[in-house]
Amino acid sequence: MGTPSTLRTESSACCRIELTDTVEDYLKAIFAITSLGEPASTSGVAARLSVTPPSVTAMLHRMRDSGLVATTTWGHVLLTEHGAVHARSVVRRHRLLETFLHRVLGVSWDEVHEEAEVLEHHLSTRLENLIDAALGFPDRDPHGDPIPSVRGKHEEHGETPLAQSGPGDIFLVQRVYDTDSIALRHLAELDIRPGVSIEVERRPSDLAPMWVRVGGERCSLSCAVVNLIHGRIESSAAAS
Amino acid sequence: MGTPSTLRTESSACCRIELTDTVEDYLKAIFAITSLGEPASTSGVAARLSVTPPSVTAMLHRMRDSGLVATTTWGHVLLTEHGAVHARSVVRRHRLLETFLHRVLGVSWDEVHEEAEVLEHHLSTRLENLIDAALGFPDRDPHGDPIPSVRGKHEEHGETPLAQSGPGDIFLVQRVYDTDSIALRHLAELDIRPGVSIEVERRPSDLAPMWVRVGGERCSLSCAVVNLIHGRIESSAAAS
DNA sequence: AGCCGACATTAGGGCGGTCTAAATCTCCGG
DNA sequence: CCGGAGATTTAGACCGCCCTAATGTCGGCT
Repeated sequence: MGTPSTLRTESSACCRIELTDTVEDYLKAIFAITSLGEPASTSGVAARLSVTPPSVTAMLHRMRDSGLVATTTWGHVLLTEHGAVHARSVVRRHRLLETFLHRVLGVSWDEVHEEAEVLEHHLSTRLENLIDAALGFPDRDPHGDPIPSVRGKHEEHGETPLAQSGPGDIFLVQRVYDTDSIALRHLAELDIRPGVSIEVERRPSDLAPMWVRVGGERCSLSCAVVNLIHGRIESSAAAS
Repeated sequence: MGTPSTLRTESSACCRIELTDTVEDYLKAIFAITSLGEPASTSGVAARLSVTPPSVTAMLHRMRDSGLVATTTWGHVLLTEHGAVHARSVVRRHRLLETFLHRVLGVSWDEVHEEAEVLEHHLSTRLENLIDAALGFPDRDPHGDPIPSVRGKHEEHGETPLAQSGPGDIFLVQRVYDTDSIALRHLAELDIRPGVSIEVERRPSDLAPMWVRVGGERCSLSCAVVNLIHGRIESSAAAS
């Protein structure tokens, strides 16, 4: 911490700010929020990082001064290209680590995230590349999240949510958001993970859960869980 | 970093101080210095950590207040049992990581140290155990340094230095201190590593290097390099 | 015995990051 | 058009860790 890891080779040396763990966390948070299109608000970043808004304001100031972030409307920011490059780098390290820990050490699906969360800040470029190669240059992590390539374009959200499918649809799971560890453990027990197909029986409503069939088993999915699941509708039964 | 990694399970909860990365570094430094018998001096710790003596004084104060360290003579400290437990834990994580990175990822001998140096502070107990098991519970790292067990006694220095051997001796290398990355790379090229035997031709003097044979090749070793090599004299030729 | 050099400590300041409390700004609805 | 709710920012403080400069303390040497 104090000393920033000198093992990472940063191409652009033009920034005054240290790329501390904290800055990387802010970068990642803003990346996640803005990847849905909207600029990030102070309070949004604060909530995601569990800090108070004044802390965010102060940090955003420094990040703006060093060109990582640009303010748009009042209290809202977007990543600059420079900031986005670094943000993608953090996300790449995070997802490579998740894949590595899962495949090599057998860390379970729902535990992998919190481990990667702390290691991502301390992975040297050397280890990053070694891990990438050892895994055969994967393009998705265990949750199906796309792993940004070291250089080049990156598409964060391409899948359609499970909630958009209707009864009779065959839905191919491609991605399960790892924001909720408990839900993830639940889904692991149900064998719902990227690559499996599920058959929709009933859409979720405000009152009732969604019902699906997966691997012959019939099960219900709470709304919170359904929203984590994204993928592609393989065959649609609904003609309406 | 700010937030200390909550993933590590600390048995003794009786300490007021946070076990930050920095504290772990101090612990490790004091452990290394005092493992040779002598208490650690302020300036000694300062030199090892590349920090100024006043910083060490301040930190030692806090560490003493939280029972990690006890002051003996003027400006000298020893680890308490409590502190030693934590120190061994850090060393254990460091050496497990070195072994893991070397064996699994193929990180070279001389590079493994600096990688472990930063990761050691962020390895959860869960990953520590997983790595330990994946490696088959090793008891030495790639340099031959003993890996402290999770509980139980630990002997840090048992080997005799190469410098103590005389002409004609067959010396079994058991350990090569990893304090000097350049020397380590040099030794790797010479195929001198734990497990290999070398034959001593001439002792080092103030002026001349040591001469040894290893794998049929005859080579010279500078004094700085010789001091890193420790092991056991297999057969002694010197009757004097 | 006394002095001097080496070492340790105090004093005081800085930076990164966090917080609370108070002030300010924006935007929307009446 | 103005006021109030809600979000943002400023103000001020704290902690961890580092630094430099000045001061204290020890032991050895003359």
